[in-house]
Amino acid sequence: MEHHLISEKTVERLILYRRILLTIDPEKQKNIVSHQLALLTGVKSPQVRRDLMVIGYSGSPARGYDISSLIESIGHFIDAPVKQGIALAGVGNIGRAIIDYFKGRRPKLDISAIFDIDPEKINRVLHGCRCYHIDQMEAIIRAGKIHMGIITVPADSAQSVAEHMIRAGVTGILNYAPVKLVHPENIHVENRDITLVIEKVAYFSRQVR
Amino acid sequence: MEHHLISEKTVERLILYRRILLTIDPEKQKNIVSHQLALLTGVKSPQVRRDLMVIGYSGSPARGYDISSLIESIGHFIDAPVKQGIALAGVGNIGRAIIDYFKGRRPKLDISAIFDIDPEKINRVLHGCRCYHIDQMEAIIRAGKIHMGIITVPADSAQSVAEHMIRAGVTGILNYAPVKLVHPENIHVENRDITLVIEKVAYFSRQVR
DNA sequence: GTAAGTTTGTGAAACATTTCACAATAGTTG
DNA sequence: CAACTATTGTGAAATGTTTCACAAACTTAC
Repeated sequence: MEHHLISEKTVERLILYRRILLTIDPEKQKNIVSHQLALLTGVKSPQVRRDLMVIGYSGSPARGYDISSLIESIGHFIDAPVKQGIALAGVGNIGRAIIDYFKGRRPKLDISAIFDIDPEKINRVLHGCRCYHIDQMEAIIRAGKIHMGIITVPADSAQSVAEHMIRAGVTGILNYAPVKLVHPENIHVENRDITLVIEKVAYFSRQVR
Repeated sequence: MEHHLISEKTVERLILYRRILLTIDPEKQKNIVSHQLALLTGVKSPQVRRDLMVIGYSGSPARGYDISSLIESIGHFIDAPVKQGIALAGVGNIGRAIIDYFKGRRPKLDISAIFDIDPEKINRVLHGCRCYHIDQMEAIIRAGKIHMGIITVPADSAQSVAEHMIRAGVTGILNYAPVKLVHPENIHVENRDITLVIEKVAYFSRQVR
């Protein structure tokens, strides 16, 4: 399998498709047609068919897609072959919320190391994760062969944390700090600035009326 | 001003431009050229110029844009004319994190009412917001002329909460619950599923190497 | 006051993504 | 087993977004 030119949007939708498919009771329904999956996920049906085409999954005319094998095919494409560790830096409100929320949701992904600078937190187990001082981060990420990091530290330390992560081998960063991280272009950075998205929705809530 | 056809991406970038501009010390620097703003925000300079063109802001050749008037112009475009209230439903980890994080960040936006079903929380002031029972939500949203809602309740109640919000007059929803909300198409819904974005970044962290 | 050096604003090109529309195909019915 | 129905897979069209490239315009320096 030599995929590479798959767009971010397609990846997002594939993840969404799987999430919806997993909520369907396999006793009750074995197959699904593109139109129904489209309805459940809020996309158009040709889009669904195209996305599945991209991962080389084929359905059957007049019967649609086999749910369980489709889930498996998406997993083949999206999931790590072995369990993948994630490092999280910044055990404040947002960090804690993410740790708590994510714990156990995806079998192949695990927030396996968390970091902070608060002596109160260090060496304690918080929400099921042992918290280390951020000075140890590079070593621990390297030792754990971790390739993804989540940044939930304050804005002024985000860049430095990102640089440490990247130096230690991280290639994908999910950034909640309200700063534009500068980084090599082969590093995937996803920004989830909360203030920004609130402003955006506030704007559009006034446009529609 | 009769803008309407302005894309989501452009709105996001305008908000980003403003945030970056606000971090510049007005004593030190009065003007900025598209190239520099582009560098600070991680977009290309023609994109910056196009975005500013969309809101009808003009710079000066050879000197670029006047920072303070640009901030003001973006504000004209993006901000509510008067302070806009926001309702938040679901005072769990994520809800609390958002309330705490957002408090006081934007002068024209305020999380003015929060809702839950836990008797422990109701009628108490949490993070500076009075918490009400979700049964009162519709009345309070209506009375407060609130048009934006944030949903941080568990997946199984998200749809029902959304419907109540919409019935009460909400036209923009920021949804953190891992479900596709069904809604009239004139309602702006922004999904911020945490599990989904973690899976996405994990995927791309493995593609780049 | 004019020539040189930047930068803006924007039409047009390039690129990306979505949607259409329909041939091919599998299932179902009488 | 043939006719009918419904669905997939996918070229091609449509739409949306970004980038190029350059004329027009302002500033500065001499």
